[in-house]
Amino acid sequence: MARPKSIQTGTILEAARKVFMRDGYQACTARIAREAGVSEGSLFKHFKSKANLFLAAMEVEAGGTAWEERLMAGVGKGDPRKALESAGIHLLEQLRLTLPRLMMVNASGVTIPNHDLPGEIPHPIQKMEVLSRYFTAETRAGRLAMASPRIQAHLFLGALAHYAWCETLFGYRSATPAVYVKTLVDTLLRAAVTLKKREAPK
Amino acid sequence: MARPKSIQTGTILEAARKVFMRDGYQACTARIAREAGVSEGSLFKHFKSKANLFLAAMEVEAGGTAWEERLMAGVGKGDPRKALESAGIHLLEQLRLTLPRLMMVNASGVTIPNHDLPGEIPHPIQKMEVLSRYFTAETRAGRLAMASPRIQAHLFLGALAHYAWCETLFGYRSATPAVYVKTLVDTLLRAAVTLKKREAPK
Amino acid sequence: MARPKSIQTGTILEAARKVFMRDGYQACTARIAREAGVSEGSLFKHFKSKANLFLAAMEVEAGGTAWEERLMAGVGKGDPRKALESAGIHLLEQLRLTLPRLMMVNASGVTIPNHDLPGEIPHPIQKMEVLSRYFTAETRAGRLAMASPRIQAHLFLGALAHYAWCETLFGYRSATPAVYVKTLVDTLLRAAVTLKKREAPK
Amino acid sequence: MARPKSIQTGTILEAARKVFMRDGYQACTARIAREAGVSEGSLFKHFKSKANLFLAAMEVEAGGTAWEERLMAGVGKGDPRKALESAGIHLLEQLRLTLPRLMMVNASGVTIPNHDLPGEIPHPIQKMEVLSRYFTAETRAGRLAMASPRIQAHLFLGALAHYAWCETLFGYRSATPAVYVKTLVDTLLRAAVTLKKREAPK
DNA sequence: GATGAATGAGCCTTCATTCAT
DNA sequence: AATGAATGAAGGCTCATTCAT
Repeated sequence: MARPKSIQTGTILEAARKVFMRDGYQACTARIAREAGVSEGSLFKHFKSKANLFLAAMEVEAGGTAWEERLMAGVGKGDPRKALESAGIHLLEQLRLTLPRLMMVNASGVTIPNHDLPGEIPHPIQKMEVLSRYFTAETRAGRLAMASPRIQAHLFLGALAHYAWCETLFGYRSATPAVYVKTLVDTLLRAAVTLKKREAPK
Repeated sequence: MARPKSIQTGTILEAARKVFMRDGYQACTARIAREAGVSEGSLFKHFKSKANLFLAAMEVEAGGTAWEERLMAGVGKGDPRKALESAGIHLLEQLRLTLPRLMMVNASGVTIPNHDLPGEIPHPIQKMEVLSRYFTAETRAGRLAMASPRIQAHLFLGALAHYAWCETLFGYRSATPAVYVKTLVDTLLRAAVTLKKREAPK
Repeated sequence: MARPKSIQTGTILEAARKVFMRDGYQACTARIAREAGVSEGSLFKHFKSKANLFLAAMEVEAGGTAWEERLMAGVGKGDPRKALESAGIHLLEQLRLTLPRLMMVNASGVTIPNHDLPGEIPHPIQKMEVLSRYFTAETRAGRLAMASPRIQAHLFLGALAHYAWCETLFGYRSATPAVYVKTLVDTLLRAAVTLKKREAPK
Repeated sequence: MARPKSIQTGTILEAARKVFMRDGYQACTARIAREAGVSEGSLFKHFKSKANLFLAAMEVEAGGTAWEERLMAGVGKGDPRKALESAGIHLLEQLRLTLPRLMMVNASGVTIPNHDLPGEIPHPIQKMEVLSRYFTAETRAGRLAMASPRIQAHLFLGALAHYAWCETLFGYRSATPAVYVKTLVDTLLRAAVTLKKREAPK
């Protein structure tokens, strides 16, 4: 039996993340190795190439689909406002992690190997789909009135994403996350409810 | 009396933009020079360094403030829906140019020399301010009812930005720009109007 | 545990010396690397920059101070002629190494980092001081008669330095080193002795 | 008739000298042009190449042969001490100009085109020859007693050269030029005279 | 003749990657 | 498995030189 691995992949990834986030993709591997407390050789034993390491470091685990299930489970019952707010908070949290990395990858010029993500739909869009399904379902259930759920979903996620974006890029916040999400949900629902109210009398 | 200038700075910037957007900041200057049909030496005669060229290429002229004036001029008169849609279309157009470049700069690891942008407020946030002022003004004029105009502005711009973002990153569009903006404005106004209607009876 | 060092710093320095002496400071590092049988990258691993390498290559170890001690030890005893000839031969040998390098450094335009030689007195002048002290001591001992030992020291070293200089620059020798030194010492001593003889009768 | 030359070659040479002396051969032509108040193009109209300009700038006009003639004219008559001191002062003056430039050229790695100086004997050596002839002549005339005039000449010039050298390189002076030369001549003559005196009694 | 814009070869230096322990 | 010495390809940048007025 050879000697056991004494280097944690996680340690490397953490260091890589930190350095890449600070210096961009042109951060040099030597610095990452130093920051991780590991020899440069080991870096390349654990990850075939710098690009690989970069992608691995920028990868963000899906974060579970619990929120999706919770959201969809609430269709037809409970308070949509609460359901949406809960989902919004969760999404915002996740976007704060996801977006900067996505941005890094996109700006790095590194071409993502297709065989790793075979035709996979990018996360942000997947999320939009989920929201869209929710809106559609509630509309069908007669609890919301939305003319174009898909666009509304885009809009919803967009507002969240932009919040995260402004925060990481400029350190700007128009409100706390909670308030922001609340206002967002409120706006959407008001618009949806109105539609319903108006249509109802007819 | 000397040889006349035969290289347009614009030509270089265009090429640089193209290459940087494709390959990231690590695009090599040789390629940019070739793409611009210019010698590498000339690149550095026109821009002191690669970083300088990069920033110049990513810089996006404000694009005029006509839309701001038009928007604010409409306060109290005319149809807010039309005013917002017009502004929205314009902003979306601009964001499609601005955002990717902003992202590039941020992810490049190039530190922006402070003396160039002395405490300047980043464009996207400036725009949010304008929108916020508009919402506030219309609310004061009694034509809209918004509890927190600043957040609504954030939300409005966020939806637009995310549209541009999804388009450039994933080639995804939930709708045409016109329809998207229309829906966005509609949502906002419905929510705002509702508020007004409800309060009115009281 | 890691790959053992296989490059001797001395090997690089030797090659650098050879090339720099032939081509001047503008010798290219690639050639030095080739001449040393080493990759260009290794050059810069061992010496931070070309200037560093250059200075290190031109640096000439003091060569010991044995001659100084021997010279000063002979004050008052033994034959001054022999002592001076021995010192002269030694100095000439050393100057042949030192002067060309000193010249190179001075003409290279490379600014020597101060922290390396903090106010250090340049070698040739140090040597002049030693000689000066010797002449003074022997004069005090009544074995030589020199009106201005310091100038005589300058003169002595000057004659040696110029011999080395003419040899390296023009390949010119008015005599073999031994004969040259002998004549030089003879000239100095004759002048010194004369003085004594003349004064003695008084 | 074309327009008359309005650029003085002398102006360029002066500037070149200044810059080359400060920065070594790697001084860039642009700076020389600027310092000379001339366009870079003009530099190359006046001198085929940088190396040419460099050599021209480092070239030092012979400075006349008046001193030689004066020296040789004094053979057999007048005070040798005065003649040698006068020649020494003159030579020292000239060496102060010559040596640094010679050093520059030698360290530059620029190979002097042979067809420009076809087999020409370098100045310092020419001078040694003149001195050597003088010493020989005076010895023949019975006014000096030198066993090896050529070596003594080397020694004489060497002492002068080293003075100039120490001055330019280290800013070191053991005495004023006048005193230094005086001491040098004194030393040589004492040695020579002694010889004569001693031999005479025999 | 004088200018300075344009050029492109070449150089120093970095850095991802490999290799010998 | 881990190390860090060694590598060499590549890139940013300079600068001598040419060219079009």
